[in-house]
Amino acid sequence: MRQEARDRPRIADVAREAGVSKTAVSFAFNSPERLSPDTATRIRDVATSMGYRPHPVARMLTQGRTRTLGILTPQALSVVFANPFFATFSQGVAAVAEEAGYALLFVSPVHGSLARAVNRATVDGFVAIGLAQDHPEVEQIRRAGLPIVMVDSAAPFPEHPAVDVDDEGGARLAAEHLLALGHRDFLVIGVEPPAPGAQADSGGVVGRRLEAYREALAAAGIDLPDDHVVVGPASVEGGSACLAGAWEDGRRPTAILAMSDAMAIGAINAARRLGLRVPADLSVVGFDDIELSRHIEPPLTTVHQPVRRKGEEACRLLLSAIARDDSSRPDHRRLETRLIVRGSSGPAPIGKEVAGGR
Amino acid sequence: MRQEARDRPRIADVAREAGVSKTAVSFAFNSPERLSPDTATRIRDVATSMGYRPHPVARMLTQGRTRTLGILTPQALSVVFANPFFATFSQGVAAVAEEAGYALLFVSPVHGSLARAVNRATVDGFVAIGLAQDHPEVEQIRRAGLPIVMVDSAAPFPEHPAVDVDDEGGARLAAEHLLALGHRDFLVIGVEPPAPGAQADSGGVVGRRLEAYREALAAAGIDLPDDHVVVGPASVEGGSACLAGAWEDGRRPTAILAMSDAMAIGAINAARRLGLRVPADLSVVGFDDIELSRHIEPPLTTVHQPVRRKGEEACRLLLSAIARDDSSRPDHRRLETRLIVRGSSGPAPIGKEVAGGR
DNA sequence: CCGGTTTAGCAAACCGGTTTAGTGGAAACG
DNA sequence: CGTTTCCACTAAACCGGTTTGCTAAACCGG
Repeated sequence: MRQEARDRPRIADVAREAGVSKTAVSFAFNSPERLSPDTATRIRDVATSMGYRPHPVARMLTQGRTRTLGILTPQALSVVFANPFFATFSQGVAAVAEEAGYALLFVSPVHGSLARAVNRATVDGFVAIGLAQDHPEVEQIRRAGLPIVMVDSAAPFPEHPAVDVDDEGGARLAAEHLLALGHRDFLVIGVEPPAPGAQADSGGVVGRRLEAYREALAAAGIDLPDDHVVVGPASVEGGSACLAGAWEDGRRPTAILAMSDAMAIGAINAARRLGLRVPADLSVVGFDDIELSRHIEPPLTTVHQPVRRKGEEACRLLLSAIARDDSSRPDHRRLETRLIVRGSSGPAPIGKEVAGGR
Repeated sequence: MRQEARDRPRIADVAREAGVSKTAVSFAFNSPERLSPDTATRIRDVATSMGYRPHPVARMLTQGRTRTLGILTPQALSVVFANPFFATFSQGVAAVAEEAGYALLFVSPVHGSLARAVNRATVDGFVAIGLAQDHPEVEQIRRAGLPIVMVDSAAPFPEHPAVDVDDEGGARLAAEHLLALGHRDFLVIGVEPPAPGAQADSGGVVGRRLEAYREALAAAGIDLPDDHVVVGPASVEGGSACLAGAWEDGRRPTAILAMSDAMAIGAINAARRLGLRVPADLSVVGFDDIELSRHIEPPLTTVHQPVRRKGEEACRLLLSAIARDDSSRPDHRRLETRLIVRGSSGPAPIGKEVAGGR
C-alpha cells in the first residue's frame, strides 16, 4: 500500500459508480461484444470521467504475459549506452519489438547481481547481449525458465536460439586486405575485458578475431609475436593510448588491425600526433563499421558487421520462441561480415624507414 | 494461462514440498527473522532445488511498486536510438536509476498511441523526453496519475518537475561568437519536425534557439530573412542537404549556425564538396557537442549542453517525486550551456568573393 | 506451578484485475 | 401456452504472491 498509486479508482469503484458488476466493466474494455452497445459505452464513459485505467500489473498477472521484452546486459547500462554499437543494436531490437507491440525493458546487474535483476524483471523473454556462457550467474538465469536469445556469446548453448556474426571471416578479410597491399609489419589493437577478471562483453569475440588475424598472417608466412598485440579500453582514447604506447616501446608497424572502429580512430589520431600520414606511412583497418567511421578523415577502412540486423534477428527469434508452444529446436543464426575499403588503408611504404618517429 | 510461464513451481508447491504454509515460504525470502533459522534455510533449500523464483508480477501487485522507471519518447524507439544525443541522455538516467536499484523501461507509442503505451507500462514514474506540452495525448498521460518529469518540453507544466537547458543563452553565445569574428552573412540550419504535422521532439527547442539567434543578430543590426533559415532532418545527411540546397538557391553565407552537431558536420562535408575551406571560407557552429564533434576535421565549434547531466537530474527529480508522499512544489531545473570554440569557426573572409561556387 | 510474554508458524484476507459458470428474463419456436 | 434459445449481465473463483491477525507451544520469573 503505497500512495504512489494515489487514489486512482479501481475497477470496483467504476462498477459501483456505473451500477454494474466488475465483470461488466472488464467486458466493456476487453470484450464489448458481450455487452449491449449502450451499456458498454455508458460504462466506458463513466470510466473515463473517473480517470480510470486498468492497473497494468494486475492485468499482467491474470493474462500471464507482460508484452515486454528484456534486453540483458552483463554491464551497467550507464557504460553500455556509451557504446554506439549498443545503440544501433537496440535500434534493431526496438524496430521488431515495436512492430509486434512489445515494450523494451533494459536489465542490468542490480548491486552487481545479474540473476537478481533477472528475477525482478517482468518480461516474456530476454535478448542477452555479450553474455559469456561461463558467466557465473548464467545458470541461475537459465533456470528462470524464460525464453532467451543469446547474441555474441562465445559458445552459445545449443538449447537456446542465438545470433552472432562471422568474426573470423571478417578478421581474415581485414588481414588479407593489408597483406595484399604489401604490409608485413602488423600491430593488433584489441579490446581489453571491461572489468579485470570478468570477461563479460566481447570476451569470445576478441579471441575469435585475434585467432583469425593470426591464421591469415600465418598463411602468408608472417608470425605475430605477442608484443605486437596490445589491448586497451574500447574507446577512441584507448586506441590512441595503444598505438602511442606501442610506438614508445619501439614497435614500428606499417599496418594496424584494430578490433573496434573507435580504437582505430584513436590510433589514427595518435598516428597524426606522431607525424605519420595515414595511409601513406601507416594503414589502419577497423572493425564494426560504426556511423562515425565514414565521416572521419581519412574515412576508415573497416569490417562491416550488420549490428542493427543482429538486433532485428535476435528479436525475431525471441518473439517466435515466445509464441511457439512446442520448443522445436532453436535457431542459431550467423550473419555475414564484409570488408569496406575506404581511405585509411593503402600500399605499404617502400622504404623501411617511415617519416616521423624521433 | 499461457505456457510461456512453463510449469515453474509456485509458492504453494514449495510450501507443500517443504511441509509448511505459503506464509512460511514468503517469510523465508522476505523476513527470515520471523522464522527459526533452520526452517528458513530448509525452506530456501527446497525452493532452490525446485528452481523456484517468486513471480515478479505477483510481487509487484502486492507491493504496489515496480522498481522500474519509464523513459517516455513520443517517437519510435527505432528512430530515437539513432540519435547519439538520446543514448547519452539515457546514460545519465541509467546511472542514477541503477544506483537506486531501478530498472529502465523504454516506452514509445503502441500503434501510434502514446497513451496506450503509457497505460500498459508497469512503472513507478516517467521521464518524458521532448514531449511537447500540446501533444494531443499528453492530457491522458498526465491522468495516469504517475509522477512524471518533463525534459526539454517547450513550456513545462508547473505541476510537474522539469529539466531543460539554457537554449537561448547557448544560441546567443554561438551567434555572438560569429559576429565577433566579423561575420555578417548567416545561414541557419534547423531541425525539422520529425513527422509532418506532429511537432513532437524538439519542437520548442528549435523555436527557442532560432529566436535567440535572431535576437543576437538583430542586436548587431543584422536581419535574418526567412530564406536564410533552412530545415532538414537532424542527421549528417540532412545537414549536407540543407547547405547544398541553400547554395543552389544562391545563398552565399560566410557563417552557418546549425541547431545540431550532426547537421553541422553534414554542412562541413557539403562545404568541402563545394570547394569551400572550413573555416577559411565558411565558419560552422553546431549545437549539442556530441562526442563525434571533437574527432572530425576540423574539430567542430559548438554549443555544449550537459546531456548526460540532464538525464541524471531528471532521474533524481523523478526518484524524489516517487519517494515523496506530500507533493511539495515541483522542481524546475535549467542547466547551463556553454560555447566550445574549436577549429570550425574563424574570421570572416576579407574579400566578399569566396572560392568555389560557380 | 502459574500467569504472562515470546516465538514459530498458520489460515485467511488482500492486491486489482480476468474468466468461468451461471442466472433471470425476454424472444423465438412448435 | 409450454419449452427452448438467446441475451445481458453477475457472483465467485482465480492469477501468485504478501500481510494481518491469531494460536499453540516454549520460555520465564517469581
